[in-house]
Amino acid sequence: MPENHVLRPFKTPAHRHEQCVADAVAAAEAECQRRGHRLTDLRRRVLELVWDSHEPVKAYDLLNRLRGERRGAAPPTVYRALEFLQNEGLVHRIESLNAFVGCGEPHRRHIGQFLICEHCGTVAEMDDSEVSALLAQKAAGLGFLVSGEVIELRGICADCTVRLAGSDKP
Amino acid sequence: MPENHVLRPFKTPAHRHEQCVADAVAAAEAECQRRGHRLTDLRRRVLELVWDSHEPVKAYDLLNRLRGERRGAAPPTVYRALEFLQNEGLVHRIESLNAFVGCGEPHRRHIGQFLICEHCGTVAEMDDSEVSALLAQKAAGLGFLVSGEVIELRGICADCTVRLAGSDKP
DNA sequence: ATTAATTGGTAACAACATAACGCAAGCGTT
DNA sequence: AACGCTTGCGTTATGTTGTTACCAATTAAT
Repeated sequence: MPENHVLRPFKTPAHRHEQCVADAVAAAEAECQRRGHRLTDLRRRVLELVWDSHEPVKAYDLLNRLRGERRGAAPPTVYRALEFLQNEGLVHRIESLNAFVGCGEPHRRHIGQFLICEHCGTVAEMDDSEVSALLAQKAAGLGFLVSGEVIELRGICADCTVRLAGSDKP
Repeated sequence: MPENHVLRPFKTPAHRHEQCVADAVAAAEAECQRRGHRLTDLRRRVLELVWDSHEPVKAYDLLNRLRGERRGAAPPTVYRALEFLQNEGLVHRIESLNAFVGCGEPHRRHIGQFLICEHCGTVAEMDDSEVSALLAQKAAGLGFLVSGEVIELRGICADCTVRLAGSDKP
C-alpha cells in the first residue's frame, strides 16, 4: 500500500472534463448504493456542480447556479447537500477558503492534504500517511492525541511554474 | 537550533495568567519598537483581549468586549487591529475556527502548526521544521512549490486525556 | 394502506468580513 | 511654526457565509 496517494492531481493536458465529472458521479452512485445511502437528485446535482470546476467552489456560488434550475433553492438546500456529500467523503471542505472540492477517491476514507495553487486557483489532493504519522508523533510528544487534521498548503503548481517561468522573458 | 519549537504549550499547573498576558504585551511592545511599527492603544488592547483567554477568540467576541470600553467600536475596528497584529506575527488566525490566538514567540517569524483540544478548547502551537520540510518535499514530488501552510490538528490534549481517563471510573 | 423516517422547501436570522468615506492626530520637511 | 503627507480609526453601509426552526412532501418499512 502506497503511503502517498495522489487523489486529485493537477489537470493533465489530456483532461476531458465531461468524462471526469461523469466518473466522479458514477463513483458516488456506486459508493452510496454500497452503503445504502441515498444520492438524491439534489445531492447528485450539487456534486456535479462541485466537480464542474477544478477550483474550490463556494456554497453561495452553488446556490446561485441551483437557483437557475430549481425553484426555492436557498442556503439550507446547498448546505444540507454539502453536509451529506462531506459525510459520504464525496467532497472536502477547504477551511482556509470557505469552499469545497470534489474528492477523487471516495471509496477510501481519508481526510486529505490540499495543495492550493495561488496562481490558477486549482486544488490538488494528497493523502500521505507519512505526513500524518509524523504529525501524530510530534503532537504525541506534547501529550496530544490527534483525531483529525486540516492541512492546506499554498503555493504554485507545476503548470503555473512553467507558465510563470515562460513569461519572465516574453 | 531545535527543529521543534513549542511556542504555546498547554497550560501548566503553575500558570499565572496576568503575568502571561503582561509578558505577551511586553514582547509585542519590544517587537513593534524594534521594527518601527506602532502598537497603538487600540492594537495593544485587542492583543490583551486575545491573550485574555487561552482559547481561540472570535472577532465579534473581541468586538463585544471592546464596545464596553470604547464608544464607536465596530467590526472594522477589530478586524483592522487583528490584521495589524497578524502582520506583526503577534496573533495567528485559526482557519478552521474563524478565530484568533496570541503568538507565543513573535520575535521569530513563523507560521505555526496548531493543536486544538476538542475537549477544553485550548490551542497549543508547534513550529516544527521537520514537518514543514516533509510537506514541502511531498508537494515538490507533485511539482508544487509551497509558500504557505495551514496545519490545524484536532484531538485531545494531555490534561483532558488524564481528566477523561479519571472520569471513566468515578 | 398506515405509519415512521427522511428529505427538502421556506423564512428568518446569526455569524463573519469588507468597502468607502472622511476627519484628525502624528510625522517629516522646510 | 506652517505645510502637506501618511496613518489610524470612527462611521455607515453592505457583502458573504452559515444556521435554526418549522412544516410539507416524499420515501421506506410494517
